[in-house]
Order: sequence, then C-alpha cells, then structure tokens
Amino acid sequence: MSAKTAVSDRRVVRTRQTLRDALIGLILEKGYDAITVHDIVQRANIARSTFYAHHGSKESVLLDGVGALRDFLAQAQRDQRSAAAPLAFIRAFFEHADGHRDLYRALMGDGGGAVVNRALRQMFVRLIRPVLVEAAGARKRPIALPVEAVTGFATEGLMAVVTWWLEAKPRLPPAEGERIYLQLIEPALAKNGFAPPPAGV
Amino acid sequence: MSAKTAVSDRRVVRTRQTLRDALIGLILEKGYDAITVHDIVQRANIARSTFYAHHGSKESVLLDGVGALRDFLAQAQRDQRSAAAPLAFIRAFFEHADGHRDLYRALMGDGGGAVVNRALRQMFVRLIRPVLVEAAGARKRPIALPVEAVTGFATEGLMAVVTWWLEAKPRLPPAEGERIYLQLIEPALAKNGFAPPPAGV
Amino acid sequence: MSAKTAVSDRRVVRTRQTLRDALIGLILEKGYDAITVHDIVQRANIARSTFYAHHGSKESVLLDGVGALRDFLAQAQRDQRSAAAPLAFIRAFFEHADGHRDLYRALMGDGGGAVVNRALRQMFVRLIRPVLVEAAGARKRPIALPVEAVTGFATEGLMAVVTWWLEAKPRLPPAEGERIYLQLIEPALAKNGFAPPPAGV
Amino acid sequence: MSAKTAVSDRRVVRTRQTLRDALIGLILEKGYDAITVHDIVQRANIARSTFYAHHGSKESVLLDGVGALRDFLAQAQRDQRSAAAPLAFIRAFFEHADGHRDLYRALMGDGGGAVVNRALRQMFVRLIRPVLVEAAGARKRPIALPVEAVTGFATEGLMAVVTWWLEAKPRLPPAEGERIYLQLIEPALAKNGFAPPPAGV
DNA sequence: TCCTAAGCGAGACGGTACGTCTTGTCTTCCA
DNA sequence: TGGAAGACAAGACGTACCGTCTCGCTTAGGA
Repeated sequence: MSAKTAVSDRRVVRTRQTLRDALIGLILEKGYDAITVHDIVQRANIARSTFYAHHGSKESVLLDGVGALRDFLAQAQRDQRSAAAPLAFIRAFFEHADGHRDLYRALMGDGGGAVVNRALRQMFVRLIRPVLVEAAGARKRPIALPVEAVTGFATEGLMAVVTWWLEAKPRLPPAEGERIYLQLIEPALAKNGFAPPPAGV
Repeated sequence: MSAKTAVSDRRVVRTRQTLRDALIGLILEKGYDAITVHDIVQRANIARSTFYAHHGSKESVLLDGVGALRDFLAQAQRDQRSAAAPLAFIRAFFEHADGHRDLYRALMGDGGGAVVNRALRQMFVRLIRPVLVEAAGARKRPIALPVEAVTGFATEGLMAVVTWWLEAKPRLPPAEGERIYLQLIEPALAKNGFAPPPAGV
Repeated sequence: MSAKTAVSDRRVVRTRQTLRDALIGLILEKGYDAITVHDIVQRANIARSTFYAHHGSKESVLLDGVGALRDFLAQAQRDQRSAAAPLAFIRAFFEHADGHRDLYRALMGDGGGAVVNRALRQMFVRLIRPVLVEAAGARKRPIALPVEAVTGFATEGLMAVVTWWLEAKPRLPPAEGERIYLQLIEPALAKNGFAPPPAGV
Repeated sequence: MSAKTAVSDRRVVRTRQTLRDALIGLILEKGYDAITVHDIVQRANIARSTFYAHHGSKESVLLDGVGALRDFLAQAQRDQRSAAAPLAFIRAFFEHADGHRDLYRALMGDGGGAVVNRALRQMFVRLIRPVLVEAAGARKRPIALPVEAVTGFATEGLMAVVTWWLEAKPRLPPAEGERIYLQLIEPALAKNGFAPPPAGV
C-alpha cells in the first residue's frame, strides 16, 4: 500500500512478466513437460530462489496467463452474447487463438502438459455451463440429459475442434473454426432441449 | 516356440502380470503421476533391474493393458456392428468399464496421467474414424465438415461422457451411458452427413 | 576472489573436509575398495548429489589428500636436502607417517586400493628421479644402468620398506625406517654410479 | 575318481582352458579391471551359469594360471640354483616373460589389476625369502636388518625392474633384465650380510 | 542299445551401486 | 530489504554387473 510497496510491486510485476515470457518461449521450443525450473530461471535471467519466491511450481506461472485469458473471454461473453449466439465467446476465442497460433499449438497439443489442458477445460466449462443451465431452465418439459454430461461433451468437443483447427493445413480463418464447432454442437444441443430458445425446435 | 521358450514365457508372463497388477493397485491408491518405478517394484516384489528388463518405463506397463482393451473392443466392433448400430463398440466399452469401475475411474480422471488419456483417445479414434469415413463415402453430395475434425469431436465427446458416467451418483447402468452419448453424437453426425444411412435418428 | 566467493568457499571447504574425513574413517574400517559412494555420503551426512558436485568419484576425494602430502614432501626435500642426504624427504615422510600410522596402514597395505598405491608411487618417483639424474650426470664415465629402471627399483623398494615398517611389531621409530631403507638402497646406488658423490657409504 | 568322472574331467578341463584363454585375450585387449564376467562367457561361448560352476569370480580364473607359473619357477629354482646363483629362478622368469611379453605387459602394468599384482608378489616372496633366510643363517654375526623388510625390498625391486624391462625400447633380452636386477639387488644384500656366502665380502 | 547322471546353454531374477537429473530450501552477500 | 548466486538435501531415474536360480538339451559312460 505504501509508496515503497508500490515500487516493489512494479518490480514484482516485471519479474513475473519475465518469467511468463520465458516459459512461453520454452514451451514453443521443447514442450511444456520437458521444461525444468532451471530452464526457466536461466532463460529469464533470474535466480532460482527468486522463482520460488513468486511461484510454487511452473504450473503456477502458466496459470497466471490462463487467468488473463479467462477474464478476456468472460468479458467477450458478457458483451456479445445474444439469443442467436449464446456461445459468443467461442468466436472471441478463435480470434485470440488466431493471433497466437504458435502458443496455442504448444499449449493444446500433446506438448502442452496435462495441467494446461485441465486449466483450459475448466475455463470452458465455466463459460459453457451457465448457457446450458439457462437453456434447460427455459424449457417447459424436463430435459432428458444431465446438464453436467452435456457440459462435458460440449467442452471436450470444443477442445477437439480447436486442436484440429490449429493444425489444419491450409490455415483456416477463425470463423471457419467457429462454424465447424457450432455446426456439430448445435444439433446435439437442439435435439436434446438445450437449444437457444427462439431459434426453433 | 520350443519348450524352453515356453518355460521362460511362463515366468515372463507371470512377472508381467504381477507388474500390471501392482501398477493398477497403485493408480487406485495415489494416481498415476505420483507413482515411481520404485513404488511399482516394491509392490510387485520384483527387482528394479527386472522391471527394466521388461519395460522401458511405467508407461509401457500400462500400454500392455490398453492394448488388450483395444483388441477386445475391435473384436466387439467387428462382431456386433450393424447399420442401425454403427458404433457398436461403445456398448461393449461401457459394459467393460462397468465391470472395472475403480480402474477406469483411476485411468480416465485426472489421476490417470496424460499418457493413459492419450492412449485411450488414440484407441477410440481408430474405432470411430472408419465408421465416419464410410458414412461420408456413402453420401452423394460432398460433406461440409472435415472427417478429422468430426472424429476428434466424437472421440473427445465420448471421453467426456464416459468420465462423467463413471462418477455419476447414483451409479448408472452401461446402457444409460451409451444412450446419453449416442443421443448427443447422433444428431451432430446426422445433420452433417455422417448419419447411419437413413435408418437411424 | 570476491567476498561472495569467499563465503561459498568456506562452505565448500567444510563440505570437502567432511568428505575426506568420512572417507579416511571408512578406509580404516573396511578398506578402500569396499567403500561405496553411498557409504561416504551417509557417513558425511551430505546428499549424494552434493558429493558429485564436488568429485567425480571416490578416487578424487583421496587424491585431494595425496596432493597435500606431495607438496609437503617436496618442500621438505627443498629445505633439507644436502650432499650427505640427497634423499632428505624420506626422513620427512617417515616422520609424517609416524604421526598418522593408522591412515598410512590403511592406504599402503592391500586395503588401500590400486589408485592410492599408484598415486603414492608416482609421488615418490617425482622426488627420486631428479636426484638420480643429477647423480648420474655428475659422473665422468657413463653409467651402466638406465635411470628409469633404477628409479623404479628405488621407488618400489621404498614402498616395500614403508609397508613393512608400518606393520612392524614392536613399533619402530621413523629414524629406524629411514635407516633400513637407506642401508638397502645406498649400496645399490653407489655400486652403480648413482652414489652421493664420495662422501657417503 | 571313476571312469565317468575322468570323462567329465576332460570336458571340464576343456571348459576351464577356454575360460583362461578368453580371459587372457580380454586382458590384452582392455585390461583386467575393465573385464566383466559377461565379457568372459561371451568370448568363451559358455553359459554364465557354467562360469560360476567353475569359478567364484574372475580372479579365480586368473589364479589358475599364476599357480602354474609358480610351479614352473619353483622347479627352475630347485634345478638351477647354485652358490654362485642363489636366485636362479630370476633368469627362468625373464625367459618365460620374454616368450609371453604381451601377456606380462598386460598383467604387470597398471592394466593388470591389484589381484594379479598381489599374486605375483606373493609368488616372488615365496621364492626369495628362503634364500635370504638361509644366507642370514649362515652368518656368524647377527644381521642388522629384518629379513622380512629385505624380502619385501627385493620383491618389489624385482617387480619394478621387470615392469620396466617389459616396456623398454628397444626390446632387451632376458639376460639384460636379469643383469640389471642382480646388479642392483646384490650390493644391497651383500652390504647387509645376505651375500651368497662364498662370493666374498 | 538304451538309460541316466553330468556338463552345459539359455536366460530370468533379486540385488547393489553407479552417475545424472530435478526439485525446493537455505544461507550469504550485494545494490 | 528484496533479489542474485548457488550450495545443499532429498530422492527418482535408467544402466551395469553381480551371483543365484531354474529349466531342458546333449552326451558319454555303464546297464
């Protein structure tokens, strides 16, 4: 709170940023799992002890970044969601991934480590579930499928389409990724009572 | 082939079985990632060097088992597939998982390690893709979605439903797991030209 | 050189000393060859990795000590050598060994390992050869025996006398060890033209 | 004892010979210490279990051979010893070594392992000591040096001269090796009361 | 001529030590 | 006083040998 703390904070922020950059660079080079703490601190030019002063492990460095992404997508979802596009964040996500293809390729493929995958899935779950709950709630008749199961299905399906889209040759525009996913998931939802209310069914 | 080989084989088979059992027991107790080779050989009561005489790593122990599962499902798929049930192996899989719920819970959840997940996904891909390729080939008009993307979508969706089904309370029968998955995936396939010809849905 | 290095040095020196002490204690107990790196680090209460941070093997620990002994003897030879006592270092060596009989007993007998023996022999060769070369060079007539052969003979003879002296019962004073060796080696040298000019014998 | 045993013996002898040959070949190639039991049985084309049926370790293979050498030298000493040549076996030894220079080079240098050295030294000690004891006993006045110390001195001196002689370039005849050793050791013995009685002093 | 006990090949196995690699903690100094 | 430097403890890793063992094949003598 004091001025001194503010100064420290600035240094702290810089250190953390350096760490995140180093980690991302290394992920692109050799994959998440193969990275050691030693690699990171060497690349970031900081001391081992400094690393542990900020993070308990390399996971923690990464989750910083995922947190930022989650905030960004949540904002997009709030701003752009409409009855016709209840999953608006998906477009935002593909746009963002399009701007950082290398990074996402490194994160989402098998090079990305289980932790990253888990974090991303968790992020999607939190964005998708509310939409499904709401759609189900608007129905007159009770739905036949458990919301949790459908949420998982939609989430993993999204992960799969994104992973494929990242590697597709020739490179596809974000809109194409979104289209493919929606074309797959919307029939599944619509047939089971999770359809965007006004659209029909 | 000779008698001598047979004898060695018998010992080898017993050792390998012991290793597999030990690994499964440990996965149930503390999760795949936390297991060390030391844990395994201690539990199996074999020497460290013997372990490495059979396997290059703990992954390899596990993949033995996955291989057996793959063979089993492929057989089921060959035997039971029909026009009305092109994904017959799914029922066989849920039945099998129902008989070894603890094991599958350990393998498919986050305790199962990335290697296991990858192996299972790969196994499903090999079972699902031929069905989709065939369905797409039977169409008159070209399909609008890439087979690879749809295969990934269907595979990850299956993984998600299975994972959810394993943890569902109260415990659900295998038929219920199969029903939920098919109810989700079939509309997605049918709407995009991968339908089991005209018969289904 | 910097203060920081000095600090590190202090810790390093202490660690190395601990290792040397542990090794010497173990040599006295069970002989050099039977000692494992595990024994040493356990006795010294340091981590295995720390051991390898300092030394590539247990030999290296030992050679530290031999290096110190070599310096000590070379100094004695420079200071005390005279025409009448061209091999002055021998007296210094017996004195030193008298003060650390257990250690030398462990090192020189069969418990000491080939590495130690080799190192000690090498040390003696470097002290003896210059004396013989000089003595031979002072002669008018060429000598009849190769210097290398004589050096080897004198060195191994010294090793033998020292080994015997260390085990002799009752315990003999250093001067007695020196006397026995010189009484054996000087006639051999004198008769073959390596005599300490005319003064001796 | 029975005829059957005799037959077995023939096979056993052949196996042992094969092992000895393999070991010697390997010593020449890579030095005694670097040889493993695996190397030996592979080279000899016998089974690991057969090796252990005959020998407890690779040392044991070698000591077979040293035993034969000892018998040979003891015989030579009995046959050729005279007042003028109390150490007659030395000539026999150099002759023998001259016929198998590669082998002795491998055995006596640092490549030969501590066990070999110990065995050879022990062999020489048993040949030299009786001569010195006898010479000392023939004296009127008591000798000034302990027989054990002198035996050690003479033995190690011999090892040193042989080792040097084996490596000398150009190659020296056996007689030259013997001459050098005797020229060094005889004055040492003579001056201290171990002289061959009639020769003088 | 067959029988039978040995020598032997093959190689799985339990064990022990090795040297390497990470991780996370700690101490000491410097700016 | 916070961060750099890096020593250190802990412990898993995969490799290399060791010596023991079990199992059949082969084979040379005695029945």
